[in-house]
Amino acid sequence: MAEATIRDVARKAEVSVASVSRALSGAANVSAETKERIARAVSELGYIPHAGARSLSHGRTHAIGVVLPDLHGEFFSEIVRGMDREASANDYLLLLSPMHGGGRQATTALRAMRGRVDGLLLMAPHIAPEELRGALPANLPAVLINTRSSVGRTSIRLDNAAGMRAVVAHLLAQGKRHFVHLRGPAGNLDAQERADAITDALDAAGLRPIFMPGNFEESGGHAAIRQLVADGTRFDAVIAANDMMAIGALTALRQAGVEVPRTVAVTGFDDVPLARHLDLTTVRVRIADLGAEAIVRLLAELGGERPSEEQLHQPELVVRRTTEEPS
Amino acid sequence: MAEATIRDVARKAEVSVASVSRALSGAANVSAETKERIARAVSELGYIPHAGARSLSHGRTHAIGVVLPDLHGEFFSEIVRGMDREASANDYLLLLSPMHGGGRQATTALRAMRGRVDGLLLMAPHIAPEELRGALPANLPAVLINTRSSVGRTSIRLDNAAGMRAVVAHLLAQGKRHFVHLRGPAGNLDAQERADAITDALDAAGLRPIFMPGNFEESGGHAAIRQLVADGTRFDAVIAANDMMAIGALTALRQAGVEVPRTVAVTGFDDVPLARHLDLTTVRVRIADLGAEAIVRLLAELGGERPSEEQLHQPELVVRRTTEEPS
DNA sequence: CTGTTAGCGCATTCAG
DNA sequence: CTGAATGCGCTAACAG
Repeated sequence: MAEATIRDVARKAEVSVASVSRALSGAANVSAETKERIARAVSELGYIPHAGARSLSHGRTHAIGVVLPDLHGEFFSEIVRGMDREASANDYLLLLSPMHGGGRQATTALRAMRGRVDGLLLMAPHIAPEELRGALPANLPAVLINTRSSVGRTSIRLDNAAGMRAVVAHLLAQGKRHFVHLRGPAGNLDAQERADAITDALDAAGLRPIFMPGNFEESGGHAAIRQLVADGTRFDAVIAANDMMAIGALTALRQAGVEVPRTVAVTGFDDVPLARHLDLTTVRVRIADLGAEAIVRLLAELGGERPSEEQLHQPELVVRRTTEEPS
Repeated sequence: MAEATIRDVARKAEVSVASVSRALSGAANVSAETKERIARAVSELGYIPHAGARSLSHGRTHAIGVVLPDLHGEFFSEIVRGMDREASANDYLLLLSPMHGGGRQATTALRAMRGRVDGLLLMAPHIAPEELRGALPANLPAVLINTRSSVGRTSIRLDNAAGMRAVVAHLLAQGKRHFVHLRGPAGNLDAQERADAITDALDAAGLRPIFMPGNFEESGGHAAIRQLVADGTRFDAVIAANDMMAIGALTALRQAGVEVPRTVAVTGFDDVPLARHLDLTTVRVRIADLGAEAIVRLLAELGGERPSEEQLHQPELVVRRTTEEPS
């Protein structure tokens, strides 16, 4: 048999559907006895309201669409966890639509959300602003995360510059003067901002770093450092664009017999669990909080607030043994 | 202005809504010219079909509900990734509803899915079968993952016993004879099965392990081993119920100056990325594949197949340095 | 307090 | 090939 509908309940309780709807919506004006009869009918029929129909009529879905690019494990689960924490605390469900490709995929993913969600969370560090503007449904509140341009929407970005400034200041305080920066992949916004911040901060101290290309992966960091060592290049600090490259660098330095941090200090970015285990100095990004913040902003807009300007999420320097001798 | 509806498109193209619907549904019978006019109207209005309304009418949502308990990062992202891979390949969206609590929360989470999804993926290693049966909408196809009882639904389970049997056999082959097992949380199905399998496998060898309570967390493994060492208990192998506890155990052993694996061997379960870095012998669970398998089963049921019996997902022993000296 | 009715946006008969 | 009408399940006026 098909699932019971509100009409079945009404019939069984011998009242109108309107009364059932009211009774179930909680507080309206329904006599105690009617309420009682309805409750009994509901439980006898095992009635469960049809959320889809309710949305169509009510105009609200109580769901939030989340469109994410392919993220490596750590980041993905953390940000979704933060979003969920905040969303379910407010009785919202999360509709996930990871996009596996570039522009066209994003458009498809966004279109599929029409009529299913009240608002959108979009993370797209690699999509051009024009494409974004075209793909975003005009009437749908949306919060952008780490996106190149806010195209008039609320957006939350990681403050990469602040993080790297803290790293540079810390290393300078340790007496380091010859810097190497292991870059993230070309075209990646975070990577670009991190590199720029390092350049600026060192420039202020009258220094210039050596730049090595990288890819956010362990192997890239390892290869870069091995090459520098083989070339006999002199340096006393390695600032990697993320933790995984820093870890690769540590391995390469250890294999070369270089003392860390005395001869060469090493820093990462992200604070993945591995970083703590390896005692890597890094910049901690509270990813889950970032996700939660995005939900909070979105809910505020759903509640009627105006989209706010760009917001920066502050990371935090975590000093460990790859830059500072234990005392 | 509100979003354009199918009626706006019909008006602009000077045809009926039925024709628009047909034209958009792809292949039906529509003249080329009509199709052309509709296409133009659609793009001029920026019309996007309303998925919610379509679902209500069509009776299919093209979405799959995913109800998961609170999972630690690694596991969560991996299983969702696998599910997404398979789901989006078949044009299904994932509606996430993590449940943060026990029975009542699960019921709520499941009820919220009514009318929003075509099928359900439910992972609930800690919920009693009776509660489950009551909470699951009768007409909704569902695949259960690591659940205590299949209550007549398709279910996929991890073959914990096979994994632990492989661990025990390996350790016995290394000459180990005095076993400690760091258990998972009480009431957790996986934890129970792992403990039972160890007991059985050792029993066959005429041995009995020491059981220590645990919680699947690093701190628990650390505390347990520290206590054993403090008590002067003798043992030469630690089988942790998961990787994180094994990692805690490793730390405790190192702090106590115990040689691994010569004096004490250590094994985990899961093969989280950290395990590889720490060279931990463990049982690899291909979590993403497990999630993908669940989707495949569910899609088959949505396609009309009968629910299949219980299916076991095989994990795989990965031997590393915490049980075997490098040669 | 309660029942009737009209949509929400779309797919789908059934006639033309 | 096309249009008018009906209903998916529910909520929200509007009358009683």
